[in-house]
Amino acid sequence: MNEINSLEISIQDCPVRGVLDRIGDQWSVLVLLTLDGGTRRFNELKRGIGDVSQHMLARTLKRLEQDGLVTRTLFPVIPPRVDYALTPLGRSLLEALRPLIAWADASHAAIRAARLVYREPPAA
Amino acid sequence: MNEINSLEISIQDCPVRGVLDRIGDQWSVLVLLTLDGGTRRFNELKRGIGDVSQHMLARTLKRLEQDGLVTRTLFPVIPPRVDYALTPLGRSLLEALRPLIAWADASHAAIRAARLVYREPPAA
DNA sequence: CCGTATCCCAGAGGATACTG
DNA sequence: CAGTATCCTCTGGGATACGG
Repeated sequence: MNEINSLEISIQDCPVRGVLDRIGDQWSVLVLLTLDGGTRRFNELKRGIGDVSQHMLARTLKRLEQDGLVTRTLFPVIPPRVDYALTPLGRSLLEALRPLIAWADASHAAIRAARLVYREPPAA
Repeated sequence: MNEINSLEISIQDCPVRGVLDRIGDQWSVLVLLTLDGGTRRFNELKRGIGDVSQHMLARTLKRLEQDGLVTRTLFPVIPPRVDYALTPLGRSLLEALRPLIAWADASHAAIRAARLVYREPPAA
């Protein structure tokens, strides 16, 4: 593969793409952040995140579980109770995410400003 | 807003969502990584990334430019020549991304393993 | 060479209804 | 309470063709 940049990883097949596929969606990171506060039940997550549909929350949680980032604990009681929590792997991802979160917090104003400055070609 | 976790930022309106919207797509991070090697022309980026369509590369670059993360320099010559480079803001984002990249590099095997272990309910 | 326009498909994501 | 099923829309993304 060609040496197009100074990184050690190959850009063609690098695992970054797979990981971005996971955290790139709208909800995974929010779920991880919420679970950082400790174990949460399904509806606690839903209320905590606020504007996620149960549809997407369920799908997101299932994928995170499949990827070994969160655990799902089902209590066979009625009404059912399900607890979600971070695995060590999930926690480590969250830690790797923190600089990005900090950057977002610090730079969203700059991005907003850049968009305002940007002049689009005047649409007809 | 409710205190659902230990982070300082509010999860409801936090800038993380906007930033993930940008870097969550399939190409932005790859472009930033490639530009880490220095100024690149359009087709250099295309060849460097490999399997991106010009359609998406053009769209991705435009968004990155709008957001103030890369600069676009057009040389009014024939054939046209356009140089792309990271802005300081873009470079800072890339730096904030490195822990995540490192995590991806270190953990993709663990994720793959987790998927194999995961037992789906036997489909009918 | 550097794009844009168009057409097409797959998947994200919401709304609603239903079930154990 | 904790989901699944269904239907819908919108956007990411590829392929191809065309324009400056």
